[in-house]
Amino acid sequence: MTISDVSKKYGISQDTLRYYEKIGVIPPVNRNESGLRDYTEEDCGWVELAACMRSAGLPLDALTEYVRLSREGDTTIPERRQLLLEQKERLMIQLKAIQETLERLDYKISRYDKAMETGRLVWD
Amino acid sequence: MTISDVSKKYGISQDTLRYYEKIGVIPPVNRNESGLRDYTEEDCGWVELAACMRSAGLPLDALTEYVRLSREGDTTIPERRQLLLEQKERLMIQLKAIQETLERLDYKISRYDKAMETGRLVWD
DNA sequence: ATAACATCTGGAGTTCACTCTAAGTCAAGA
DNA sequence: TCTTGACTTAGAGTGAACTCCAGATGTTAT
Repeated sequence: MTISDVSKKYGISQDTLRYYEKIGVIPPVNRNESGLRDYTEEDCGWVELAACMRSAGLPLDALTEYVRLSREGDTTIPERRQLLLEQKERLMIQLKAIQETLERLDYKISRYDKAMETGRLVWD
Repeated sequence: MTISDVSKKYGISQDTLRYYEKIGVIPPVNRNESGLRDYTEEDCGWVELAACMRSAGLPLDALTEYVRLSREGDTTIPERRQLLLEQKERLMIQLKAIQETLERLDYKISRYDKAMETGRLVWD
């Protein structure tokens, strides 16, 4: 797969794909005879993982570290597990913040719905 | 309340409080005779709102716009309602991304738990 | 009165995550 | 063969959200 294909498939710009590879968010991508990137299934798997994790807001350095450890072999399994646990913790906190804010937005919106009828908003 | 008190109460640095006021994320704060900020209950309410919305990841310009509209009076009620609806949409999308990523992390962690026993990880 | 500390402003600096640019290489079609 | 278009690199630029700094002013304790 060319970089253009992968870019379209995962909705990540070509610049960003090259950037992710450069800083190690994904491992080095397979190249064809003339040095152009030719993404294997495995390369795509890493891109897909990065896309998923980034969509949830995981920082690039956590992903870079995970890839670095993965490439070091089975001895880093405990470290990788720990890294995933820490990121899970962070996401659970973020999830809670979003849920609370959504409840608050719903409440405010319901008051705005009422205000749309009366033309005035009480104790904002 | 002094800026130091508000900073501690909401876990926002003094620099950030001044920055939020400068760019309009919160309305101008009450001052004492010598020009120092003296946050009223209402000022604190705006700080608390900003803290909540920022914790969920709302962008500063959305908050600034909301404050600007609020200060313009009841004629902006429909616009403010629309702004809140848009931000709610964004948060629901983000919520979904986080939930999906959490499920994926749980799955990966469970495989790492198994790998901790055997010392090796199968199809990562 | 003086020292020590808090707050003020304007503006510069930092971090993160891209995003763009320039200059070069390569492959395919007219 | 020439041109067009996709790809390459290194490195500069951008936008968001802070964060820090310098120099001035204000407040509190001894």
